[in-house]
Amino acid sequence: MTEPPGRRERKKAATRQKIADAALRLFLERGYDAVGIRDVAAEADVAVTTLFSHFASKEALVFEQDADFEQRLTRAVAERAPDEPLIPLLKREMHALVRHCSTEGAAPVYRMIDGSPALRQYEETMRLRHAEALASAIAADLGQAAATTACRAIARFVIDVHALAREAKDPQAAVDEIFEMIEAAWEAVPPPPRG
Amino acid sequence: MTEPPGRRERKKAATRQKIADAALRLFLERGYDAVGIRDVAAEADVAVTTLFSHFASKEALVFEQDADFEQRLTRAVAERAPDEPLIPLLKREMHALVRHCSTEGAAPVYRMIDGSPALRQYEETMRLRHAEALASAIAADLGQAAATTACRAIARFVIDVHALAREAKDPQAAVDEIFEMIEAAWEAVPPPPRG
DNA sequence: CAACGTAACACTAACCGTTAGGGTTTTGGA
DNA sequence: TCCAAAACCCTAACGGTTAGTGTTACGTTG
Repeated sequence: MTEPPGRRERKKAATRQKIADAALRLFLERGYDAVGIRDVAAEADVAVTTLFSHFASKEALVFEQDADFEQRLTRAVAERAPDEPLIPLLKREMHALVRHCSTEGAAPVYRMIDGSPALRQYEETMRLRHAEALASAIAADLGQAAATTACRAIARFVIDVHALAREAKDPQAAVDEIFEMIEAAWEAVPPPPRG
Repeated sequence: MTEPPGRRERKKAATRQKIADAALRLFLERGYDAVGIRDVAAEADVAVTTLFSHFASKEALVFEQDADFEQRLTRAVAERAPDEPLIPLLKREMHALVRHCSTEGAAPVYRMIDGSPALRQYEETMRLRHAEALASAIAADLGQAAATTACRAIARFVIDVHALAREAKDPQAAVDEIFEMIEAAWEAVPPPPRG
């Protein structure tokens, strides 16, 4: 008793996890393209419609946790201390993100993603959404009502770092290198960026 | 002149054009989602399999001409005069590209694209390919064997301009603004960018 | 110029992701 | 206790895409 989440929500979360686990297992075992939605549903012992009530698409099964990891960026901006400069903060978060991708058991997953055009496409679309969210967060941080072109540009550049760094020989060094460029770009914004 | 290709190739090109025309007509008439591949094939009076031998996907029908317009960027870099600075050249090409999208009868098409998630996603993926090609062209232009991280970053930033400018109130001004940032980023690249 | 190889196209039938429609069980609360 | 909603199941279909198998028209070569 006294469980903040009720039994219903726990069961729902369990079902979702069961599906995600089954999917990842099958994908890594036989390859993403060789596994059908019906296979995943059968392995998780749920109906296909149930699967799609938890995940919006086949690709979403792969990016289960990754999604909220990139939300860290926008949250970090929203909650930043007033004396913390914006760009170094973003750089620090991006370092953490890239490190998370390189280490852990994440390697096979990213090899799978790189091997499937559908997954690459989905990943990029997801990043676009994150870039928009980040642009709004930056704009709000600067006291702007809506994201200006400069904000949106910087947000895109920052999000691009993830993809660029992942494909570099030394990802961490790549993050530093690209942020040198971003810092310069940010300081070149015509209207004063630090109002 | 310009008729070295035999009858067979002309017929093939005609078929391709017939399909593209039929598709665009139906899409603008009834909306992209409301028109099926089978409708397009019927309207063009070809088999569905024939349609897919000319176009890789339903989305590709929409971006028929747009694809090679962005190729202009890489070609401009490859053929640039030795005294022409790189970034202003890219800026000029980007201006032309954005102008082309704003004017002409392109407005309804872009409204259609903005209205369909599938088309937006396809467009972004197409841009990624262009960014890779542009990165290679820039690297070659600098005498590098393969595209470095800085080259790939600049290429992405440049390609991003298209999407950012299209959604700005004043697209041409947005191009100028973002290129201010890109110029600064380019000059901040650690190893000397201009040999 | 006659015959052959092949490129372009057609037809059918299916695969696969995704959704609609309609029903059953489980859960939380009145 | 009983109800409304949530979560789930099943079936059937839709729409993009592809495989398999022919058929026709072109270009080439003996």
